Amino acid sequence: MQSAHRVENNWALSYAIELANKADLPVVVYFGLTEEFPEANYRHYWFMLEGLQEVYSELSSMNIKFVVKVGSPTENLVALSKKASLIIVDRGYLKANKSWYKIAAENISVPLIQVEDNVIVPVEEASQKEEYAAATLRPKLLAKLNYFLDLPAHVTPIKSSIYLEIDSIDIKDFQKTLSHIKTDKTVNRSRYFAGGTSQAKKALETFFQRGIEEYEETGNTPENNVASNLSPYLHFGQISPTFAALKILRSKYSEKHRFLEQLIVRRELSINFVYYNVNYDSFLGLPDWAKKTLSEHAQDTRAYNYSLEQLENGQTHDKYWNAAQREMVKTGKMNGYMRMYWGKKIIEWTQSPHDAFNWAIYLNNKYELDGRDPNGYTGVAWCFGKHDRPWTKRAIFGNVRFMNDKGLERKFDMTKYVDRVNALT
DNA sequence: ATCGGCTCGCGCAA
DNA sequence: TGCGCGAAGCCGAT
Repeated sequence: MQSAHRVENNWALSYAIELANKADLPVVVYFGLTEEFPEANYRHYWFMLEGLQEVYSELSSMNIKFVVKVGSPTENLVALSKKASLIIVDRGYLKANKSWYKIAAENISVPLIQVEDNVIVPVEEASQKEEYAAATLRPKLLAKLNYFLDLPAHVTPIKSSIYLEIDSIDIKDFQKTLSHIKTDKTVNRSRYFAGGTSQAKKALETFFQRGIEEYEETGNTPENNVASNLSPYLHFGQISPTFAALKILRSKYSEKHRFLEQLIVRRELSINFVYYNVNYDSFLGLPDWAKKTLSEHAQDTRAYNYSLEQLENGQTHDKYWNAAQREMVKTGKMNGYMRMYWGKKIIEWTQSPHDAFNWAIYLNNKYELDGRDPNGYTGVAWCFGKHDRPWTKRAIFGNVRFMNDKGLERKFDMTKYVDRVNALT
């Protein structure tokens, strides 16, 4: 259980239990708590461990042993596999995830099955290539949606594994666990979002009861803040995207397109991007027209040239940008619309578009609870032209879409947004 | 307040 | 080969 940290609606786990029951063998769930995950810090670990603690409780109640080891996820898995008759793994799409599963597959001698359950339509089923835009992926996803919108039946193991003697760290005491992990502790945990499947479901319920009608009407505006807040949970696999999609599809609400577009089309487009484009985390992954036009304007004079430190501290002349940065640093989650504006301004205020790209990724990955996620890489890349079309040529941006504060003021009550962010503690 | 133009590439139709 | 169209826009003309 490396990428889908949940017990319910987990195809890999259900399949493992089903096969174990047929073979009259016990099931053990393993998670490798790695220090190697790029850019993971205290904030991310805390949120993740809150989720894993719930996993532990749920598994215990099903008499399933949950083995957590600090160290290389693959080395420990390979060692464990020597006592197993079959290994079932889940799936992730970033370079680090891909390499775990690849190394595992190469070193495990018992049969190994990978089950994809953090997407609705499996990435290669949806498309065999990197898609140019949402418009090209959307019909492909929609064509297979009906088939894949399905959840596993609830199954329980016949044989208990709870008393098997396998070393594991004590996941309940995760403060102690965290003290053993080499990680950046300067990024504190979020006071606004707590991890775990129960919290994810609570967020979804709150959204349905208090926000979705407004969300469907106006979108998640900076001042109203009516997001589902599912992205941190989806990032760690603490909630199944299929579960969330079915929940809304079967709900009483008549308007549901905007949310489904986000949850399914945009999210799985981002997975398509990181899966098929090895340069998803750099300027080089952008479309040719965008790289060309940004490079042509790399010498253009910038009215402001902020250092990474000034950006990180929210010390620019732009109160809306500073507010967005502060919202991210304080809560671990920036408003969705502001993420676009935020990225666009980093391009505008940074001499080199390569630096701008890297800095945006660095800040996103450091502070967002859903950082280091396909959505984060794709969101930043979008600001640089990915999955978008060219627009009127202008300084610095060339043909890449431009956004300014006038646009924010035209559309939103920005004073309200700034006030809300300033009230965050 | 509203509208057209900007500009590239995909994918369908012919 | 032609043509319509595309996540969130901007700007100048009317």
